[in-house]
Amino acid sequence: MSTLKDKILSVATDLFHTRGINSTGVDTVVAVAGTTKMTLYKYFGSKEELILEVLRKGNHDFQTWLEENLSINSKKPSDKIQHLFDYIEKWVTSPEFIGVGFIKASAEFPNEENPIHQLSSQQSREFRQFIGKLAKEANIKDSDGLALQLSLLFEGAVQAEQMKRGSGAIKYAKKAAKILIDGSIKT
Amino acid sequence: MSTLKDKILSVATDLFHTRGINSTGVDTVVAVAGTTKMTLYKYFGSKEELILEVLRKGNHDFQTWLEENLSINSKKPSDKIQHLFDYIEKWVTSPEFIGVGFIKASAEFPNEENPIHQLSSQQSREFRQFIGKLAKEANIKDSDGLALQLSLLFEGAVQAEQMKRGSGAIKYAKKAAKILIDGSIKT
DNA sequence: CATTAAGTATACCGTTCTGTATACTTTATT
DNA sequence: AATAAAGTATACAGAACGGTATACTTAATG
Repeated sequence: MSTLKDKILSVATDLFHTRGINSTGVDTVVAVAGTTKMTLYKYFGSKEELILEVLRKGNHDFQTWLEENLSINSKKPSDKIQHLFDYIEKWVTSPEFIGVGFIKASAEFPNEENPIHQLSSQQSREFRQFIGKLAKEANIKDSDGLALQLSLLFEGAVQAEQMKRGSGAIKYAKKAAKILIDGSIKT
Repeated sequence: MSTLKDKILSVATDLFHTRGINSTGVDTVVAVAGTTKMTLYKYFGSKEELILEVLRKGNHDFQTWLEENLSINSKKPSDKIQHLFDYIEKWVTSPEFIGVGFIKASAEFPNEENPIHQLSSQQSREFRQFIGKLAKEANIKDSDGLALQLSLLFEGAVQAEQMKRGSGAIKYAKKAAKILIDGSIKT
């Protein structure tokens, strides 16, 4: 089991978030990871492939963590969507939080034909659909509309947190989410 | 009146938004603007200075446009905050819309010590304060809290629109804003 | 012991990047 | 006509970039 590939992946994740993707060269990645470019290009054919892998892993890790927590601590379907922002807050305010990959990547690669942009866009869409599924299971009327609104609050709060750590934006996003959810539930 | 400086500024604004800031070289800027690097560096001492000017002008233009429209068409103070998202929608859905500078710039320059990041962060804060002023004049209790929530919807919607044009996110952001505003007004 | 795979070390290629130096042209002003 | 300002054209320096080639070392496996 190659732990070196994982090391490169985690170092790249950190550097991309703290310095920016385009501003981080592969030389820097291998230097911090304590390896060489030859090894990096053995595991990842190109820098673009490395970026895509970082996005895939980051998104998968978050989704897995979120769904596990929701399944464990929420019995009824309507509880899940009510507790959604509790876990989002927990995640955003944790010390390890460094941002959301697809939000930053889509800003650095605005061209809609770019594979990195396309993956970012897809991940954003999938997250919105996940919220939509929660809303539907909770018998909410316009579940897609509410999902979109909640995703806007989520992305806005993450954006605010990326701009200034400890902004407290997520706390107010949570309050807004509760108002929107409660307003959608009544018949 | 040097129209050439303005030309460089508007070309840079367009390219930075459509191709990304770090991905756009000064050679590309001067080529599209139909001038030379010597001229660019005469007006803007460095690429960083050019980026800062692009951010300043973009923010100033939007703020001016927004405040003018709000002043003209809204008599009562409480009308202004109610109509805020009408103008935001008008602006976001206009064909000339290419994104919000400070959102993209803060993603490309995540380091909080970076001057570009600092200006972005400041502009975001100022916009939130502007909404807060509108809310306060409309006699809303937790005006700062509402302002933060509305700014999250704004940034989230812009983010969504940047990721996929014509997403319709702003329509639902507007609905959510109305709910949050109306909920804050009572009492 | 021989082979194979994984990783290292290092040098290098071609390109692109920001920024500058130098010399020439145009235009308006006095 | 002389001068100064604004802009052009072009070449180049120096660094950083993504990516590759070659040769060496280490460790596990048969």
